[in-house]
Amino acid sequence: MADTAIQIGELSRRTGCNIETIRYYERIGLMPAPPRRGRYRSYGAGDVGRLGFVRRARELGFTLDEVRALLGLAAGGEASCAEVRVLASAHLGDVRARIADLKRMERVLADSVRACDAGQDPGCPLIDALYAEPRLPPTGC
Amino acid sequence: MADTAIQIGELSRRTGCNIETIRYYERIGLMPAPPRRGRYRSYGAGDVGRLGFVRRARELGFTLDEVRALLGLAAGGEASCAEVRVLASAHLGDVRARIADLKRMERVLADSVRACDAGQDPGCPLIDALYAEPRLPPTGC
DNA sequence: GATACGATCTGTAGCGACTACAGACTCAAG
DNA sequence: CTTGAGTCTGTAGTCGCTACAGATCGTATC
Repeated sequence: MADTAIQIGELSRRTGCNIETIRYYERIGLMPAPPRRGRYRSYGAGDVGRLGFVRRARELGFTLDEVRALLGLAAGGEASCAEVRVLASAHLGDVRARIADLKRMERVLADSVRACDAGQDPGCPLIDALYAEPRLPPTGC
Repeated sequence: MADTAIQIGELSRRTGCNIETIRYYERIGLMPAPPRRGRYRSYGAGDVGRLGFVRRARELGFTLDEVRALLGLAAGGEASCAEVRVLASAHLGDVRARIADLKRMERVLADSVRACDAGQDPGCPLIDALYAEPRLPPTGC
């Protein structure tokens, strides 16, 4: 309601989003090009909301394309909740897959570090593990 | 041993590493520039081993700089096992931090999708969550 | 010999999501 | 009038590849 026109620095402070990133979002069309006061970009409350939305979606790991889609659906009202659900649960699948990947890495790394600490191997356990063939045993033709 | 000279395609097949990626590793100095038979790169058993090492290290999430360091240490014998341990446990810390990040995302996403399925909200729970301020309550000056 | 095919060659540009400059300008305070 | 902070545009860098275009090579077949 009030004339809450702010500059890019203030928008950055309020959203925690880097100034360069804000301009980048404008360049790629994720944020609208705001009106100018002189040469300076002039933002309003709506921009603070939108950018906050983007930032929080990014924190949940959505790609910028997904964020773009979410922004579109957010404008669409209740009807789009089902579509949001589809997007979110697909992304949830991605996140879970990445967690599974990382846990596999974690296990191998933790094992190697533990073997290192035990210090019974002749060589370095991690280096040896990295040099070992994953499938073929060392013997055989 | 035998004259196991192979071309880049065969190296790619044996290591599961893309041809373009092999050339990229050469360009950035991660793999040595091999001798040529005519104009074609000619690799030996050592290259298969080294590239396999790189690939497995990458699968454990090490950055290329870390892989470079590991390769250096691998050549250094037993003395460097302690340094390998330092590298590996630092990286393990990174991996665990990333897992923690992703788990936080997972929780929020799963909650939102569940709230979506419950379908009691007037709006879309995920969209609402993304628009909500994380710290400030909606009331107050 | 011609010719077709597959593999390889070099060099460059693209991806995603920023980040980091350089060098110019605007605006308010001292 | 000068200084300093803020902002502007435009471009290039990051990481780890990946994807071309267009040339060349070696071998097999007709």
